[in-house]
Amino acid sequence: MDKKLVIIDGNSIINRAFYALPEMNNKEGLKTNAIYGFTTMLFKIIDTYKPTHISVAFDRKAPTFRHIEFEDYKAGRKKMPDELKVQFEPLKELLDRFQINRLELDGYEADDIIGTVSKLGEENGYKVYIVTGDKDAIQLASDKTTTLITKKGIGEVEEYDFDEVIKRYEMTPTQFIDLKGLMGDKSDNIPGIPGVGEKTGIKLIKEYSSVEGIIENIENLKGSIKKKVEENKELAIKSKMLATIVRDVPIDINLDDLKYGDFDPNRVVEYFRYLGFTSLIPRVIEIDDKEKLNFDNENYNIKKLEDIECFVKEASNKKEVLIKTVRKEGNILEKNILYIFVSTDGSNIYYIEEDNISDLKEILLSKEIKKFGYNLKDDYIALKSYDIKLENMYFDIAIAEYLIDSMSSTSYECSAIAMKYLTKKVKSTEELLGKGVKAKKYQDLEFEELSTHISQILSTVYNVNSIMESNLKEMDIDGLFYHIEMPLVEVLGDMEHEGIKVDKEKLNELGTEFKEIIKRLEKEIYDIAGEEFNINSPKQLGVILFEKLGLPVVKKTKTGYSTNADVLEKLKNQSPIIDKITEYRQIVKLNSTYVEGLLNIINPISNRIHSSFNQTITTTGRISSTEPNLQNIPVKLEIGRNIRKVFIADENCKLVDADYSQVELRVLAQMSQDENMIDAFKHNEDIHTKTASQVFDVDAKDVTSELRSAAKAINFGIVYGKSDFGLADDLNIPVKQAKEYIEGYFEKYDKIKNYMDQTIEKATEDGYVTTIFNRRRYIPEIKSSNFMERNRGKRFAMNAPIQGSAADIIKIAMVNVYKKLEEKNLKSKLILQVHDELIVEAIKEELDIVKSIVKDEMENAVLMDVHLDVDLNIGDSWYETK
DNA sequence: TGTATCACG
DNA sequence: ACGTACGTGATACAG
Repeated sequence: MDKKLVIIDGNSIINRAFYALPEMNNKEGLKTNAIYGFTTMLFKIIDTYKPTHISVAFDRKAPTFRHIEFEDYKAGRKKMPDELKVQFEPLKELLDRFQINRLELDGYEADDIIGTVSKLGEENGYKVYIVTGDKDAIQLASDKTTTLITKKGIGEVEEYDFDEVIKRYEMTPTQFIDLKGLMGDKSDNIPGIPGVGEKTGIKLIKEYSSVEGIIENIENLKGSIKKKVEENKELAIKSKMLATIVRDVPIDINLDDLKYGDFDPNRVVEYFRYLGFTSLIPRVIEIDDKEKLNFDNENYNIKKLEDIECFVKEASNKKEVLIKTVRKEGNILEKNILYIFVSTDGSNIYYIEEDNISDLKEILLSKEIKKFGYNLKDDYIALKSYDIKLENMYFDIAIAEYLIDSMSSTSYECSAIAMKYLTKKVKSTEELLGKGVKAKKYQDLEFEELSTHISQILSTVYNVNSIMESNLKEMDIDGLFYHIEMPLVEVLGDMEHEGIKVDKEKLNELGTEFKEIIKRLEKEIYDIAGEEFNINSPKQLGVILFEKLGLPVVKKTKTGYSTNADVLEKLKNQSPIIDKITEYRQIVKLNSTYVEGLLNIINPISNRIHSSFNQTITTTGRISSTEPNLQNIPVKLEIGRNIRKVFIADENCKLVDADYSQVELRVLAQMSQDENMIDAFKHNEDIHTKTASQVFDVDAKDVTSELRSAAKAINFGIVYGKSDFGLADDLNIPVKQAKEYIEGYFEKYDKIKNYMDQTIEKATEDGYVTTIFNRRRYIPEIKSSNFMERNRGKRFAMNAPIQGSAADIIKIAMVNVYKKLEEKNLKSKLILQVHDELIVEAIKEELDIVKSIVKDEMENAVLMDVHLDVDLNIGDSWYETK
């Protein structure tokens, strides 16, 4: 086999990669973008050139002979950013794990090592490739050596061998050195001959072939060029010397040591995991043994479930079953299951078709048999349409992964889980079904493909759950998982299935009303503007406001003028158009998002709205709601609040709305153990008034509403880690004064200050913060060398435990309310959660007991020094429950 | 598809 | 000196 040697300029490529790629972090906050870029580049080179030998050369910190010869060499270079500096050692570690040779030598640059190794390679019959971002290396090109220069970041390379250099530059590779001797190099601070640039340089070299040749023929030169050369010939010779890559560095190299390919992929994969490069894992396995990646079809077999009795017996004995339902696209209330796949061992996979679902009832309904799965809430809801309640949902790998590694914002797709834990390739939903408008549906797939995919999911569930369980225990979040998150699956499933009743006519009426207002405002705005335009387009609106009407530009966005509510607020006295636009925006929002949006999504079967509640989205532990989002229904402004009139209780029912009072501040008081704040809550004082009286040093009875709302802003600001600047902006006061307020606050609530400091310290040390139930949020930003990033990290650190603990608490309350309602055989249902608020649709006869259950379970969800306080409101519509 | 905007806790 | 409050989701526009 032909011997091929690739020599990489480590410094050059890592630099290119660093500037070409956006920021990346691993879980611990280590910057990884340059390492990632380098690695992908390395793979690309390996794929394209198939080298038998590889070496990576690095610069050393020590000054080189060039610095000694010429003190200004590379002077004025920008210092390497810390974000890049920290990536060198991990990269070297990675190369070592690849068993890729590394070379570096005091007193020489990577270039010189490359020159030396390439020469050695040529002499020993290798085809040599040099990989760098530095065009200087073109001087090393020859018929045996190809120089690959990165272009367009690091995505592509340009190939230069001897012929190519001649063709493109009409000079030999070595003449490149002479050219640089003449024209110098700004980036290395090589002077060259002042006044000689590329054009003159090339002309001279074409004629006299080298710097020395030019100097010898100095008499034949003319005019200013002659003068320049005469005056600077030493400089030219010195510059040429600086530009010449040394090819006989005193380094002991045995080319056999550069052999590539003999490495342990497991060690590389392990390090990829540490770096967070899960997507690169298949590349390594591919090099080693591609087969390993695929689920071996012989490892499982798929059969139609015939001997039900036998399977039921086995599941009952094991008390465990893996389950995954596959359903058609369609109304969530309809029966639309295509198949249910089940297994007890992860390898014998059985499926059952819709008609025979009831055969599985004994297993599904069993509270003894633990259900293991992936996105179990989907299975639960699918089965609900058949009036089958999936009992004992015990382990959902998506939820487990959400708790274990909430960093991987890349959702908790089974494909990612399989790759991370098992190094197995499972198709992602996108790979299976495609994306966009052309996406297939489950019912479109061949059974073969579908069943293979589902089997792989079940196999993954089977093989990862024990690893995950030990991770959960290690992190001390097994309690959170088994007692809060898993029981919540059923609660959310029920909420989704129940939905909330909507008064469609009322919604239409509101729509008509809004549309009339919009029409009127539109006309008035056009009148003032003097022309018609699209008010909804920030771009067009910007032109009208700031160019046509000449209003002052307050703020700019990436793309143009900012026209957001803050900006309009500042402009409102300057033109009557502003208030109209503000109002127009409001009504348009109400109409399109809430009226039209909700109308589109009312379920025709139930005439109710069935929002999805997602348990694995937020970084803090909150639940999120989609299609529609019922957690942002207007309430603050009266006009928007009207939307709540359409959310109504079913006949014979009332809505019971229970919300925690100041739950986040209570959590803060609890976590910080600040006596002052705990005391305020213990005595049921108005916390904002108390804060006002303390910070502004007035008697509680003298706290004006202005002072109270200032204190309220401070209280909330503290929870988010707000700065004096932000507070000043909010309260319209000087920054200095805001600063005094915050300082005053921390003086009065000194334990809170303590707590914040400690939390930040812990986050910096551990890389994460935790809630009272040990829910973890990783904060890589806190180690950033970028001031702004780091400060953001600090704010996350301060906020996440508070928001997250509040989320933990209401989740517990939900589970307990649900259990109580079930226990007492009540028909009233929990139907909504809005972060600190629960809504139960209560049967009128059950109203009193429901009220007491909700209040009780919410207030006693967690025992704290600071008691939790719940406000209850009853109404026929959500609007009335205020 | 990304950006701007705005609704909620 | 930096730039400035946490967490979400839906809609409309524009390239």
